[in-house]
Amino acid sequence: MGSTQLQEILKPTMSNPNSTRRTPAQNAVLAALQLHRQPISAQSLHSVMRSQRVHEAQSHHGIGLATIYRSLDVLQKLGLIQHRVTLEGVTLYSLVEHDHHCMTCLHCGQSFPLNAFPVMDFEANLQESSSFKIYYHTLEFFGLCEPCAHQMS
Amino acid sequence: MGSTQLQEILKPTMSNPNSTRRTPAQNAVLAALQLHRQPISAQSLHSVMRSQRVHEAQSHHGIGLATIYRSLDVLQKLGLIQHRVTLEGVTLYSLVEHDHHCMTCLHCGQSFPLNAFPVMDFEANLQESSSFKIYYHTLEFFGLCEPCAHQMS
DNA sequence: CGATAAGATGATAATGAAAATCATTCTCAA
DNA sequence: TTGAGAATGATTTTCATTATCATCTTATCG
Repeated sequence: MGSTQLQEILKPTMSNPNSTRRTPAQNAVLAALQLHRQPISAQSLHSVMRSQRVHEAQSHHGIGLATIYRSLDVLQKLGLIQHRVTLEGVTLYSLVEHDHHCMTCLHCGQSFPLNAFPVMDFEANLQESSSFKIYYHTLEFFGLCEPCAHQMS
Repeated sequence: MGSTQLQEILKPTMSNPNSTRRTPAQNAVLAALQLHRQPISAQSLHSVMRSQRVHEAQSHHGIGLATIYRSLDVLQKLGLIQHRVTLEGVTLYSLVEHDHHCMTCLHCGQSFPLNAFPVMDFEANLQESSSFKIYYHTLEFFGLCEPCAHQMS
């Protein structure tokens, strides 16, 4: 393929995870995620960053929601953050943490963290036996938590 | 169980996964999922069921989209079907199949099925050591497929 | 058998998270 | 400095999912 065509396929920096330079917004989002220390939605992150002024470098007006979505996308493709989707369809982002799984109740929607679960070994195996470049994985168990199970018996 | 009072306490059938009786719509949805043999979205299932007239019992007009969503919800809470959310935010449903995992490319969004992966043993352990009633789990690896990884190097 | 109440269904409108758009601002090489 | 390309913020648009509501089914009791 020609270089021009390649340029068209390889989107500009924002869409190109290979760019080593990260934008201020991306760094701010990453910092905010580090501070928060638990999975959070883009919208919540927006509120948090606005109130905490994490993005002060960017002068007066706070960071825009769209920029947060864009930054999360880039950071995810860089392998720095991971995601999970709640039963309500909201995507939660967090720093890549290996073997950090959870159980989610199909009735009340609550998620309960799980103790370490050795998927990493398999992931390493998988990494070798396939040409897939693995950044992270999600392991989630679905069912009923005790209160909900009891409630409907 | 089945006393009048208990019936009042327990939510109506549609909301009560414990009701042994399933509605025609729920059975139709289950049958359609069996036929399709691969994860499918509610909307696609709607098209398929309308064209295939799987739901003929319900006279002239085909099954409604809302009913499909409702049925999927009930079947999921019954532990009969499982779900997974694509990167585009579309929920895919399929019959509960144990240890049926996949790798998803963060760049092109394609999902590649994985060979069996022994999570079941852990699930059994977990089931015993906790009061959580586990119906199914999802294990998904995220990263870059070979073409995408190569394309952006 | 009706009568009746409760639940299920289908069509449609409403919701809301995420993506697209676009005008403006920033970056940085020339 | 300057200008092209990239990033950003405000806003609009999209679209999967949910809520609403009138109608249709089903079950139970007289």
